[in-house]
Amino acid sequence: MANGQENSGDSGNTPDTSGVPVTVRTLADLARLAGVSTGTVSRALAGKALVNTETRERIQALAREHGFRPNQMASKLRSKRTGVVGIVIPLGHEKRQHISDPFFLTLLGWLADELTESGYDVMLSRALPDGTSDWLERVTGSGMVDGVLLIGQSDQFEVIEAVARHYRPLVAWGAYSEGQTHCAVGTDNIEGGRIAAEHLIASGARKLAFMGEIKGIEIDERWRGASAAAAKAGIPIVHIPISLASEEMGAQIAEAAKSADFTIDGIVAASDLIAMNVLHCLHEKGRAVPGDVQVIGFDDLPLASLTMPPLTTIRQEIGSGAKAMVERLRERLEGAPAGSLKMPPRLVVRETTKAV
Amino acid sequence: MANGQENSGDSGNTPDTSGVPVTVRTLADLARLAGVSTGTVSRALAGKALVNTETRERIQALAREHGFRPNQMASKLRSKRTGVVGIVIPLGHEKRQHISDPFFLTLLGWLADELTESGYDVMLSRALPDGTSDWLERVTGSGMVDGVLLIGQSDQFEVIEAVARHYRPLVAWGAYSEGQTHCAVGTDNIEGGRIAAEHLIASGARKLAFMGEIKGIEIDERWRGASAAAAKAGIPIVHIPISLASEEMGAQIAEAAKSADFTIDGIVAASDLIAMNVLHCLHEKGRAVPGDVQVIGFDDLPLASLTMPPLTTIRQEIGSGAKAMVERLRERLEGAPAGSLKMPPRLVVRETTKAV
DNA sequence: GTGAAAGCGCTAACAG
DNA sequence: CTGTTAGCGCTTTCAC
Repeated sequence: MANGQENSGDSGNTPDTSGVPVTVRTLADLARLAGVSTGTVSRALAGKALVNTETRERIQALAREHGFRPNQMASKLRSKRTGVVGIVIPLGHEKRQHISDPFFLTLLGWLADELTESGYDVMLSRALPDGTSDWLERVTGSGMVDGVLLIGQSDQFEVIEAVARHYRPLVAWGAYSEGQTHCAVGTDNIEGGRIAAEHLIASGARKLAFMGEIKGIEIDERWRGASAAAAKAGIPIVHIPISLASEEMGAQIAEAAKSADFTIDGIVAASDLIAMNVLHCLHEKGRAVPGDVQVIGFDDLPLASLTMPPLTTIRQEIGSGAKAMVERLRERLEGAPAGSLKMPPRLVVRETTKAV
Repeated sequence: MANGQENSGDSGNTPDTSGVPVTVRTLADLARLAGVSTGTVSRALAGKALVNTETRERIQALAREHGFRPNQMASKLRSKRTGVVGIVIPLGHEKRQHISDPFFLTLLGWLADELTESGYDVMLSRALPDGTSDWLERVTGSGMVDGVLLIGQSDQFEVIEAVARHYRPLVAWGAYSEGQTHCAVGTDNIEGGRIAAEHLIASGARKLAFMGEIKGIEIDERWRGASAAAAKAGIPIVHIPISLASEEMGAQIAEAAKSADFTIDGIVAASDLIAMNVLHCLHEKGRAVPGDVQVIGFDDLPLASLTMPPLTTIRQEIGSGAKAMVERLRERLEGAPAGSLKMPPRLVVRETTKAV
């Protein structure tokens, strides 16, 4: 083209250093350049077979040459398919409203990988539940995502249920109970709590403590499993609703032990993170692990094997959990009624508990 | 009305509680229901002042009642402002192409928080650099995001430079060197490496090792800082390009020590994660820390204070780093030429190094 | 095979 | 203050 600048509509502003001065920003621009219609360009770029091979290649070459990329917003709007999955982290009962839980972060990593692999983009939302279901519906109803993955249920079980009643492509990480509407993938936490307590008892613990905040369903289930096991064995167990501000943890342990009027010799931590803090406190107080006190965690994060001593814990399969969540979401996106999944927890014995 | 799905009864006056199932999915639906035009509805929902207060409230009530939310795709397309920031994690030189690095995950958490606070949505992309700049331009050129935040530069410095040349709203976490085009926020890694090695030397170490893969710029800088400090003190230092597969780490340490023909008594780990692995290996081999070998990490993740012994490390300010990145991105979105930021590292002495 | 035309659902002038 | 009128940039019939 001899004169260059004319460009009906909206050509941009940056003169291109590679020679050709037209900025190609739309299908129409490219169509004009190729001497075809926008329809053809659209088809060519989409790799549709109905386009003459030669034309298609010419157009694709032209697009590459000008670094042209179709506007996704327009494309998604028109085709009514976003190719985006929303991942939302409900920060419900969390005291400090900040994404920091290493388990959730790890799950997020796996989910993002899994979704990318499946060709989806990921839209991340941190949600501060506010008493309404708005935090969730803001994303399900935005038209921005094809489906939603929830990292945890926090204390928002009812809200999630309500939304799931009319919004199918929704899968949550977390607890599943009989009759629940929403699709959940998670570990059998009651069983996990039970196994943890039983292991402690089997290896000699006689006075247990469960450490962790039980406002979230999952942790509460772990507590129930652990206390049931303790009750069955006739062993006392006390619940310590620990805050993650680790400075206070030592005091909390001490006080709990005092108020319960006995010395704890076995601790079920609600997560590996809590367990690590416990280990740290115990060390500071000069209590030997597992000699004086045995400790068991929950999650089996990669870090669990690096603590000193290496942490005995209840393993959750994060990787396969993420895979299962994405699989179910995809089925639901295709209209299938994918159900929930409760995965078995697994005891991983390391060195914070005594050999039996 | 010829068609449509209006139900029997109620087409008029009382805002119904009777559960009329008219699905209101578009502005037009709502407009019809409210007896106004789509324009007015749009303005009312946007809270624009130019609408009669009474009308606005009526419309908003109606919207709430029907759970209506404007389609974001359409809105964003029309207004040419997405309100979305892309966060991309380049998985360049990483052996296992999976988002798992706890430092990056932590930074991601902070960034997501910061952006949410600023009213932005977050689009997360994992990118596997492929020799071209496609991995980055796919997101900068998608029309899906207003700007992009990069979590690390991996070994893609040149690619990022090239894109930054014509795409302004881009901020990366990582290294900054004189004359660099792209905006980077990060720690002074050379200085950090230097401080780490100096601290080890000051507290008595005489034979150093630096552990970590140096294909990424940041780690390479840490290595350069450490080795410069060692050279200046006349202390030998060997580089061990460690893989994170922790099983091999013990062997790697041993072999490096052997091939260097001396026994290492001071280790600069390229990250806290590596340091934790090192601590673990050392313990298995029965070497005392800091008695036989001193260790210093890098990052000061929350976990660093929980290791046994608690880890001496070089602190990076992740929280303020995230804040700085978002601030700069915002300035750039407004056309300001926000520059890079190199933050000072800080030595945090705990118990894996000897008291001086 | 390709062009023309009709919107996806919304916002933003521009009138009134 | 509110209705009308154009599109945002793309996909997708429907003809030719």
